[in-house]
Amino acid sequence: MSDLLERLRGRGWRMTAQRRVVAEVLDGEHVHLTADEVHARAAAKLPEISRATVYNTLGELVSLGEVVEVSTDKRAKRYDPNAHRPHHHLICARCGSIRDVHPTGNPLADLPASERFGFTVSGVEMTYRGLCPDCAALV
Amino acid sequence: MSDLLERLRGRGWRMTAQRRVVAEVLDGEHVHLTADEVHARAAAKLPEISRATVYNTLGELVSLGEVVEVSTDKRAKRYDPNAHRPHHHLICARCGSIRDVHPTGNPLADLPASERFGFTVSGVEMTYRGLCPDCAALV
DNA sequence: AACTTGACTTGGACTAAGTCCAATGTAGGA
DNA sequence: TCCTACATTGGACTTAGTCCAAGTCAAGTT
Ligand SMILES: [Mn+2]
Ligand SMILES: [Mn+2]
Ligand SMILES: [Zn+2]
Ligand SMILES: [Zn+2]
Repeated sequence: MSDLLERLRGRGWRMTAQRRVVAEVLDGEHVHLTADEVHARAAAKLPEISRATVYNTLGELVSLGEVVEVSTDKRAKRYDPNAHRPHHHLICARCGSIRDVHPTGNPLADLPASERFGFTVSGVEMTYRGLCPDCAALV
Repeated sequence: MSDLLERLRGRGWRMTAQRRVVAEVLDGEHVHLTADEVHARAAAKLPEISRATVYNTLGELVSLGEVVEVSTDKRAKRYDPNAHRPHHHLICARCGSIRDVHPTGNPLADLPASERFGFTVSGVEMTYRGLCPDCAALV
């Protein structure tokens, strides 16, 4: 069972059928669903769940730090439950499939002071682009 | 005068008043305007220019490789005329201001084969996050 | 300079993604 | 069991962007 649900209960989150199915849908590795996909999968288990509730719940999970929003392409945001381990993404330019990746090195150290323009730099996101094995085979 | 216009003319781009003002608006360093901002600035010079033409023109400039789309936050795409020199971005989390940055190092080399999942990796985008000097001073 | 024509522009309708809200329902404590 | 603060809902609304048929015009030809 998802330990996401355990953590949420421990934080005093009021448990409802809707929140439970959303949390269940967001379980697993390499999961990067759009809000609409989350809604479709949640509705398969709880047909009357509304779009508004899915958006509300995703927003709360993001505020709680349990889920991170990923803006991979220019379309819908994706919701990533793998927030407990920081990581970056590798995206297929053709089919859009996404993998979690963990590059070596420290990219923050690669930004010299002369390139910081006085900013206080706190983080960096890396998005690798390429073709997945299936899509590369089609070419 | 913008050498963007020179390059476009050299490529046989039919020159119209609309395309000229869009190209003029997109001149400069650290420029990352939304389509609406481009439209507003273009309309200041050519009041009758339509939103559709701004979108069409931006799309063509992107296809030609003269402008790159940047999806910094989850809101509107931004259009970056600094395409001739590859670079990454540093974004203020509070006010959204964006600077072009050139980190040292080779991030592609930092993704080991075991983290490539069989993908053919062709590029990487890095987005640094932080607070600009003005916003940091407010805290 | 006028002609021609395919490329460009336009306004408005349309779509996708997301937000907002007043009315209704309910989880969980008393 | 009762209460009520919090959660859910449907639908209206907003923002960003796409699409299209009809009108316009840049630039090559005569
Ligand atoms: Mn991820
Ligand atoms: Mn830039
Ligand atoms: Zn693919
Ligand atoms: Zn700022």
